[in-house]
Formats: sequence, structure tokens, C-alpha cells
Amino acid sequence: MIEPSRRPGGAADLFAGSVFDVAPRLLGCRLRTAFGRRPVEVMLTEVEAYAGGDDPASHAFRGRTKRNAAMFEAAGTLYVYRSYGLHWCMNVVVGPPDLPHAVLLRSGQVTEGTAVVQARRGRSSHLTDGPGKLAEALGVTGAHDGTSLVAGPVRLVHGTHPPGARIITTPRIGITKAVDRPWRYILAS
DNA sequence: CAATCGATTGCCT
DNA sequence: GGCAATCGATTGT
Repeated sequence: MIEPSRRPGGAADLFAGSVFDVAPRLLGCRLRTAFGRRPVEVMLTEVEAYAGGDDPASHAFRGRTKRNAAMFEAAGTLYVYRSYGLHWCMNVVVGPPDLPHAVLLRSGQVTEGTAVVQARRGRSSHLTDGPGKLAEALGVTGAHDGTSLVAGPVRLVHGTHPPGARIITTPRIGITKAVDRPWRYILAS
């Protein structure tokens, strides 16, 4: 019997390679949760790469802290932090444990569980078009920081791109340092 | 121990 | 388009 997660093309290989390999690869992939028997799935459409100690905009630029500890875990770990005291933002940890690189998940489209998401977000549109919105839609909080995206409560799995979709890159946004680096990846249809 | 500020959002005009 | 909200990690006195 073949273990599904070890099968070629399974989830683990999604996180192999550098942060610049993984970031565009995540576009079109699906992020899933099923808290309280309410499955929600989102297709990722916008991500940003953060290159650890080489990147002034990265939370890990000045080394390990209590907040960013998850960034020093294995590739495929989920890093969740609070932004502006209000919102939760999700990152996919990439690279070997001593290299704190990560991909910020910025936005997506709901592909399953729209009613659940609308209830959580308290509105019927603009459900997942921002980092904080994405986390709220999936029910993800700081409690999920450091969990595995392969075997934990929040899972990242392969998905297919919409017909005709293309990947474009632009500078990152919402930051004040290293603003010029074109490390933002968008799945445009 | 106090001050500062951020990988943002939503509501206001 | 502008601005207030809100909190924990980090930095300064």
C-alpha cells in the first residue's frame, strides 16, 4: 500500500527548493482547514517571498526571536504572526531549518465552504483578498503557528491553475524596507 | 520599565 | 483617498 504523502507528486515536494522556487509554485495550490466539521478550501492567487537574513523586510532579518521561531523550523511549517495588533498573517516556511526563509500568503479565492467563510468574515464579498482576510476566512490564528502544512490542522495541497492563468511578478507591498525587490507573485487570469 | 512600530483592514468622508 | 484601531515583540532610557 502506498502512503499518500510519500507518493511522488504528494504534498512534501511542494516545499522543496529555494524560496524563489517555492513562492510561484504555491500559486494555484489549495489551502484547506476543516475546523468544527466545516471544510474550507482557498486557491492561492498572491504570495510574497521573504529571504530571511538577506532581506531587511523579513521578520528574521535580525535573527531568531520568540515571534519568528517557526521560521527556523523545517520547510512546510506554518508561521503565523499578528499584524498591527489585529490581524493574523500566514507564511509557508521554506529551506533548511537554519535558513529562515518564508512565503507570505497574501490572497486567494474560495473554492469550497463559501457560506462558512462569509459567516466568519461577516460579509459576502472581499472574503480573501488580503493576508489578514485569508487567515480569518480559514479560521487560522496564532494557535496554529509552528504546525505542519503537510500533516497539521492547516494543509497545503496541489491544485490546478484556471485555464489561461499566468504568473506575474511585482514589487512587494505593505512594507517599508527593500521595497524595490520584485518578490511578489500573482496568479492573473 | 516605557516607547515605538509593523509583511493591515475597514469605515469614514 | 485618508485615518483610527490595537497588541506583542523589539528597542531604547
